[in-house]
Amino acid sequence: MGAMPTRALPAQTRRAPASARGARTRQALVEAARTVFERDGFIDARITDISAEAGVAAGSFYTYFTGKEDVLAAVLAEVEDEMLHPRLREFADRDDPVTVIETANRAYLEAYRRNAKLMGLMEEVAQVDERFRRLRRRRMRAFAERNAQALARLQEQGIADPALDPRLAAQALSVMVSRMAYLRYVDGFGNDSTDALAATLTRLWTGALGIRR
Amino acid sequence: MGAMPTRALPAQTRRAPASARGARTRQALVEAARTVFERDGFIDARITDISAEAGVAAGSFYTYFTGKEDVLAAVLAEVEDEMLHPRLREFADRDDPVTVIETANRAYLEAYRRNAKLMGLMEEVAQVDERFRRLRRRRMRAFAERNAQALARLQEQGIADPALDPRLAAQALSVMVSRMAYLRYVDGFGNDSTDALAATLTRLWTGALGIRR
Amino acid sequence: MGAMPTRALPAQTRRAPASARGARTRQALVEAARTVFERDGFIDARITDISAEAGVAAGSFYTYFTGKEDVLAAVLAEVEDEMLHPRLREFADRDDPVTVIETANRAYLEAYRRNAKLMGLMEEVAQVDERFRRLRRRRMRAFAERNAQALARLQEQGIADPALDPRLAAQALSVMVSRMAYLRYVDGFGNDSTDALAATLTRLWTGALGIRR
Amino acid sequence: MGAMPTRALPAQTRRAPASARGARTRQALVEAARTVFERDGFIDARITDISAEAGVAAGSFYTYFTGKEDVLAAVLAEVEDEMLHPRLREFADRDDPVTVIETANRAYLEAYRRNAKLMGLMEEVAQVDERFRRLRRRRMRAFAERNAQALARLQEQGIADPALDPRLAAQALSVMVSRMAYLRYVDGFGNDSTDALAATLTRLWTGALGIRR
DNA sequence: AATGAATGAGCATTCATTCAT
DNA sequence: AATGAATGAATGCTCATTCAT
Repeated sequence: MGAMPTRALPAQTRRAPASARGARTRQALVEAARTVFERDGFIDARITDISAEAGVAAGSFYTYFTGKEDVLAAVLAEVEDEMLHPRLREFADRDDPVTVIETANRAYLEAYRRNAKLMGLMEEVAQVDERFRRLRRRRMRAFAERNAQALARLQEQGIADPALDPRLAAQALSVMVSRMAYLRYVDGFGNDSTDALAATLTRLWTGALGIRR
Repeated sequence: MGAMPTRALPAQTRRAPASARGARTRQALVEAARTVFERDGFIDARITDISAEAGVAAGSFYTYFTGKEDVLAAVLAEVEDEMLHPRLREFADRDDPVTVIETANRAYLEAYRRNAKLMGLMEEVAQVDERFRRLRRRRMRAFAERNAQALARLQEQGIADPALDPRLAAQALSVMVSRMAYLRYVDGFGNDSTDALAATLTRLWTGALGIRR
Repeated sequence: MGAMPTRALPAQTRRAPASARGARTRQALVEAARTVFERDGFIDARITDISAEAGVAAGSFYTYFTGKEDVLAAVLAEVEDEMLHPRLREFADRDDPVTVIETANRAYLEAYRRNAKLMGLMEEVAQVDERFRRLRRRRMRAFAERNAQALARLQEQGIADPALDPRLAAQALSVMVSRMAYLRYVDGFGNDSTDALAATLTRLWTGALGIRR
Repeated sequence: MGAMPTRALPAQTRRAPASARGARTRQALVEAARTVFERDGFIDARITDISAEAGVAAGSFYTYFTGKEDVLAAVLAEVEDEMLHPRLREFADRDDPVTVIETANRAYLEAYRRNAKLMGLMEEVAQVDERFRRLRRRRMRAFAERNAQALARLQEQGIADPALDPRLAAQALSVMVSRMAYLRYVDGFGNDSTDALAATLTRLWTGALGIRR
């Protein structure tokens, strides 16, 4: 399966640093930006705070980035592999579908929890910037299509409810998991354990798909 | 069913207008605020735009409201009944659970679609203001508890999967519907018809709950 | 003859103040702007200096003007009547054309000298801002046309050289006077007296037009 | 007639390049500067644009020049012969003064037209930098003195109006031509042909000087 | 109650110039 | 000689909020 092929944001950006020193400065800025974003959120983060946190002059920021959105894109690019949607792995006929689903859901919840700050940041910025909204849509579409294929396969095998629209069903169930993760780990809603969440969500998935246990 | 029990936001607010003229001005401001919020979003809306839209002087705004959040609370209070979560009505033993669920989901999707601007506003503002985030949590909890009770009853009757945590399951399924509605009607994701959405979501609900058809 | 009909600059501007207090503040800003512009020139003038000179808060500037160009337009509007190009008054057949020309030239030189700072400002800003360049062209055209008519009349009367293109000739002679005034009073070129300048320029005009003395 | 006696600007400048490579880089910068100045004007031209246009690193600029004024001086030095004022050539008693004047005016207008960008640059920069203002004054003085001598000679010969102050008259008439050229070719005022301009200006010159045709 | 003028904090961004490699 | 990264000063403009009429 490997890493998700999400391309970089089509963000206008500066050219890559030509020297090692430049690469170091750029990196320092990306790390500082992550710190500041996680601490203050996207809207309240000031460019000067990022520069200060990175220990460079205010103007140096613009040597590498065109603005806040641009660094954010760089920050997100760095953690792209962890920014998952719940995704079923390919499974062979002999695999137990319930286990596959459970594994995917649990992995997703745990990744979300680990990167909660960043995931919240994504939601915040998607609310505010069309470019990131587009990115979110693109990612979701990619995941939904993948899961739709897995679901279609289960239907062909007579394992899943054939009456379901595989695309819509896959999307809805993905969204259920990701939104629950958001509410639990970002919004602070409820205090259920990741285990409890994973168990319930998996049971809902399998039931929803009509998979017999 | 009756009115939703969500109390008004504990927003600091000015006293109610004493005169009829004052009442009219206040009302004009609330309506203007809704117009401006729906047009520009919460963050980009400026108090002066609201005053201008209402046809009053800038300063008059503060006679009635303490700030942007305060008017927004007033706007939301006016349309409170339209701000729904998917909710199962009480149902008697003779009712068909599938029909009850389908009706609730369809009604919710349609209400969401009708009030898409406002629902998007809620999401935007929840992202930005803790007080509205709290409001959102409170509402969700109320709905989830209601639906949890309905679900528990279905379990008692042997209709729904007894292995499910009724509270978590109710929350997850509600969240699935409301997030799908947000993506479809606010974010512009996909182009599925409300019928298709309602059908798929209902099928997922019933399957997830283990209700036999 | 009366005031020149030069319309206001098509500059985007704020609405006029509604109260007497507002009118006073606006006026203070216009006067402060003139002071600052004459002292520092257009490019080096800072909005905050103008606000400070007027004794108002920085932000108040924007209650009345949209920017530096906008105040400058207001400053220039106030002194519009003094901002002349050399212009022949209407004259009857019995008037001595030489005297008419001499009077116009002298008046122009004196007005230019009096408003030298402002005239220099005009040249500076025309160099920098297309809107003012347009204004300068428009004014010049208006003056040239007027003088061209006077010249054509002299030609009809057999007083002026009939071989001259009245429009081009009028423009060239006007330009000669105004540029000499600029060099003398703004640029500091030479140290000839206004009398000497007026005498020479008039002699050149009359000779150029072929008027017999 | 020979080269114009205007010395180079007393601009502070770096030493001449020692190596052939250095000479090439310097030359590339001068040419790039001319390109950028003609394209963007003096004020809007950025040093980094000049370096980029020359294909060298930003810092290399300072190996050869101290700043923008300094390169500009180098650019102007390269085209010094083209930066003319209207100037009468020496003429013998047998020459027709009208022809001499006409030739000078036409040559000037054509040179101005050819170098309009550069002439406009000179005006722009004179508005902004005292050093170039001084240069402009010095040139004008040199030309006016030359023409004053020619005029005085015509007066001695009984050809030109003896009542004119030769210096002021020469200056005024030169200024008339050069300003008309500026307005026509830089500012875009009017659309008269160079022929028409030359004809009118010459007629005005000869009339102004009282030369019989 | 309404008016509308005044306040003033707050921050992004550019670009000439330097200087270590 | 050339490179190119780092510096950092400098200022325009918005808009929520107050308060004198």
